[in-house]
Amino acid sequence: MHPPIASDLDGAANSVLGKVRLILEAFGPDDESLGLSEIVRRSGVAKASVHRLAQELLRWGLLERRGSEYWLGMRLFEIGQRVPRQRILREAARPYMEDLYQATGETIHLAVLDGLEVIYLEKVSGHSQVSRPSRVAGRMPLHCTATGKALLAFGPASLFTEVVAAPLARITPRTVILPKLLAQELDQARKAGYAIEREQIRIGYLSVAIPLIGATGTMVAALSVTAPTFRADVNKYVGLLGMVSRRITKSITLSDEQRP
Amino acid sequence: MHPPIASDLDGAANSVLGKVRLILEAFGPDDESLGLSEIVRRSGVAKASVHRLAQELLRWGLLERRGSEYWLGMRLFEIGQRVPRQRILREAARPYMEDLYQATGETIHLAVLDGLEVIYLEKVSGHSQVSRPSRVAGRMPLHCTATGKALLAFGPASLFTEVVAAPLARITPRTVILPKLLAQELDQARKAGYAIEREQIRIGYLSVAIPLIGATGTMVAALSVTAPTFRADVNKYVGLLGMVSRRITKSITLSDEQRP
DNA sequence: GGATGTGTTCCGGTAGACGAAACGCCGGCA
DNA sequence: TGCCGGCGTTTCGTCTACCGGAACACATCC
Repeated sequence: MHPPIASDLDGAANSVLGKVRLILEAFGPDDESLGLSEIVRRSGVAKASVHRLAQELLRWGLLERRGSEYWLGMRLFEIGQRVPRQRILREAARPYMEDLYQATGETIHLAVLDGLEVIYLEKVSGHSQVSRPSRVAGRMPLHCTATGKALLAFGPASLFTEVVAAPLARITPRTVILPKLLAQELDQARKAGYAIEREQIRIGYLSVAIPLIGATGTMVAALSVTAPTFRADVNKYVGLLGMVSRRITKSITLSDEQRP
Repeated sequence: MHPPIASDLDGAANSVLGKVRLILEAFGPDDESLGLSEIVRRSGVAKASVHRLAQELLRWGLLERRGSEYWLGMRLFEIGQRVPRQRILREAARPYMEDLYQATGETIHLAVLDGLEVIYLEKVSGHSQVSRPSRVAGRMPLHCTATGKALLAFGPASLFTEVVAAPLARITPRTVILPKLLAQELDQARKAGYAIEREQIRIGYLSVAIPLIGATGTMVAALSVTAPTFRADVNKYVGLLGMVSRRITKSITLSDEQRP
C-alpha cells in the first residue's frame, strides 16, 4: 500500500480537504485499522494535523476508533450508498441479478464506466469465489473484462481511442493488448450484441457481458455472467442476459443525463 | 428533506470539515442531483463557500457535476465499500444470504448495531420488495425490528437500558413500546435462540432474526428472514438461520475488537 | 538509563478560508 | 422591451481557523 500518486495530489496538503483526502485514502481496500503514525507515514501529513483532523472525522463518524487504532467509519458506508449513479442502477438491477444467479449458478456483475476503467456496482455470487479479482466498488481495466469490452463496443468511439492511447496491460497470457485485435473483438461484440472474454483476466474463467442502454440510447452500464471455462454455456448466458437487460432498462429511470 | 439537526452540528460551520459535512449531508437518501442554491439552502453554508468547497470536492470525486447540477460522486461509493465494519461481515455473510434467499424465496437482511439503531449492511431480495422500509445502509429502530430485537436480546444489558431510556416509537398498531413487554420479548428470544417481530414494523409482514456471535462471544451482527405473514414459516426460517449462522461465525475473522 | 516508538497537547504565526458584494446570464412576466 | 428574481461565478480585504515544530507523557526494549 503506497500513498496516492504524488502527481495526482500535488499541492493537496495545503488545504484542509486535501489533507482529509490523504488521510482517508491512506486506508486501502483490505485494511482494517491503522494507528496514527501509520496514517502519518502513508499520508505524508504532519502528525499534529493528522491528529487534529482525525478528531473531527471521529465526531462526524467518517473515522471510528478503539484504543489507538482508527477505522474508516460507518458513516462513509451510509453516504456512499446514497451515490445516485450506483444506487439507482443497483436497485433496478438487483432482482434480475438474483434471477440470473439462480438460473446460472454463476457470478453476476453489474459494472459502469468511470474514467477509463470499469467499476463494479454489484456482484451476486455464491460460495465459490469464481471471480476473486473483482469486488464491489473495485476497478478493472476496460480492455480485458467482458463488461469493459461491452462498454467499449457500445459506447462512444472516442472512448476506445482514449483507452488505446496508452499501452494496454497484459493480465494473463491470453489478454488481448493489440488495439487492432481489440477493435476486431469489439466489432464482433457489436454484431453479436454481447461481449466475451476468455481467460483474458483470469485463467480458467470466461465472462459474457451485455450492455444496458438507457432511455436516450446511450450506454449506461454492463451486466455479465462469469463462469469457469470448463462448464460455461455461453449461449445460455447470452439468452438469459438478453431477456433480463430489456426488463432492467425498462425499469431504469436513470437517463444518460445522470452521467455527469 | 431538512438540514441536519442543528443541535448535532452546533458550530459545524466554523470549520472546513464542518461545512463539508453540511454540504455532503444536504444530499438525502433519495436525491439525485442538487443545484448550488439548493445545497446552500439545505446546508446553511454561505454560497461562495459552498461553491469553493464544491470545486474541491469535484476534484476529489466526492461530488460530480453536469451543467449546474451536482451529484454525490462515485468516489464516495468506493471509499464507503472499504469500511471494514461492513466489508468483512458482508463478504462472510453474502454467500449464505444467497443460500437463505434460495431456500426461502424471502428477503434476507444482515444488520449491525450503530449507536442506538440497526443499520442494514446487506439485503438479498427478489422482485417483490417485501421489506420496502429497509434499505442497505438504512437505519431502523432496535425495538421493533427482528434484527434489532436480536441485537438487544443477545447484546449487553446496558444497551436495553439505554434504548428504553427514551420513549419507544410506535410504527404500527402492533409495535411493542412498553419496556416491560419488550423485556419479555427479549427474554423469550434468549430462551428460543432467535427473535421475532410480527407486524411491528410493517403490517402484513413478519421477521425472524438470529444473532451472529463473534469469536469472543459478543454480538457482532444479526441475520433475518422477512416474509409476508400469510405465507411465513417461522420454524423453517429458524432452522435455516441456525445452520447458516454457525458457518458464518466460523468464517468471520472479525472479532468484537473490530467494534470501536 | 537511554533509545525508540506511540499518541497528545501547546501556542505563536500565517495563509487558507471567509463571505458580502458585484457580476453575468437566463427566464418569466407585465 | 425592461424589470425582476433566480441561478451560478468571481473578487478581494479581512481574519481566524489552521498549521506544525516542539514539548510532553507513556510504553517497550536492550
